[in-house]
Amino acid sequence: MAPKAPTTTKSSTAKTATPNPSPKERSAAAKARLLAAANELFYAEGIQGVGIDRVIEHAGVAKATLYSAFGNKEGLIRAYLQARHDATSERMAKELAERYETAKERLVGVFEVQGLSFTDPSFRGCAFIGANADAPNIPAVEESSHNYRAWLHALFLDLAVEAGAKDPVLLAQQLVLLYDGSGISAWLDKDKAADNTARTVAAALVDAATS
Amino acid sequence: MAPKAPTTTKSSTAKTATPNPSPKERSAAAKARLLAAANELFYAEGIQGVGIDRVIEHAGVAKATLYSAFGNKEGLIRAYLQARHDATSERMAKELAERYETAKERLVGVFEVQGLSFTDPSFRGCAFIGANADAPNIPAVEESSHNYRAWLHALFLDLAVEAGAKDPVLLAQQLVLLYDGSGISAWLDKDKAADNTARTVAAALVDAATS
DNA sequence: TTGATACTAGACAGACCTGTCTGTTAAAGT
DNA sequence: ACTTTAACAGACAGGTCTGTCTAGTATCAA
Repeated sequence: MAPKAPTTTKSSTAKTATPNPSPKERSAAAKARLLAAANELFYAEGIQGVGIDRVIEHAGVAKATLYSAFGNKEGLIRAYLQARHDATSERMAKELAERYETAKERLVGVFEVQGLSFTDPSFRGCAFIGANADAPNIPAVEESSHNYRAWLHALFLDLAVEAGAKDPVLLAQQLVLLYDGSGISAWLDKDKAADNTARTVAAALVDAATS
Repeated sequence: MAPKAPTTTKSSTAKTATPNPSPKERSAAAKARLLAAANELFYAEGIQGVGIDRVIEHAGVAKATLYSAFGNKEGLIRAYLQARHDATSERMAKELAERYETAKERLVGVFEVQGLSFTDPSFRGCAFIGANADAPNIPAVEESSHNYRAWLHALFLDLAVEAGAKDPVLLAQQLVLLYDGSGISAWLDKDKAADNTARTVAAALVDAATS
């Protein structure tokens, strides 16, 4: 342990690169390691089932660093869920933009992008469903889930409007049902092809709504 | 407290009624109260978040009685999930038999029966999804969930075969997606009309598969 | 009357959890 | 050279959890 960093006494004042980390950079790195550890452990074993000690050990960080960076466990939970939300929405936007042209294609393509995560061996269902089940009544969980659900509905609703659906609200609700159901089957039934099932139904619904 | 049962010294040896509870009857009553308390608390607040002390206090029962009846907490969890499974499957069978005649009607009717629970103020989503999220890696949870999922799939598959669907396996998978999605939306989005959305889509899928 | 059974209340051990605090080390800025 | 910042390791307090154990009580059967 204690890798004894090479003592480069030369004060490297370069601002962009990090030959020698400044205090602010060290702090940011510790925060990122904590967030990565929380993501792995909370997602795999649940929020209540993972203690602070497990997180800091996995991150290789002192306990005081966690409390300095996030305040308390709820702060870490909030940051974990926020990072999940950001990663999911950014990946979805990126993949939809790269893969499809029209709103109609994207409405169906959402399920293909969703299915990309099903083959990940660490896949364990939607993190927000899990957080609501194992840590209800925690404000950070309720608020983050509310934001996530709003994003998911808006994703489908915006595309449904853009695609010219006759009843975009109804179409979006139907597709949300399929999206959640697909995630549940991929998780609990270990059905890695659940996205195909959902996509087929979604295509029929989109066609019927924009005929 | 201690309601001081009327001391009917007469040894009532009647076997069907219970004028004075025998030890076996007292034991069964305590077990039933424990199971009811576990059902309320585990379902409302999660399995990990509810301690043994809360359960015995809510049931009005001593701690030793719980450990004598269920062995340990996992035994209580197993009994709780088994009771949930039994209640759900029995209610579904009963309501489907009372309300509908043909397999086609019942395939769609499942969603109407599911929706009956959405208006219950204590509704908090599927108990097995919740248990898997907040207490993974517990054998009692894994086994009970496996049984429940098998029941759900068989429910739709048997009806799909009976209705003469062209691809009953596919139809059953599609309807399972809708069923799970409907429960998630009713829970997380507090959309008490999610069963209507699901039922409309289900009707279209059943029609298409049996045309 | 006596013995067996099954509940009651509650203390207890041992583990774990969150959050605070002390003291130390290493680097940046001045 | 000196101060400031922020990480480190780890002890600690106060609480909660599961599961065991001791004792006392009430009922039934013989």
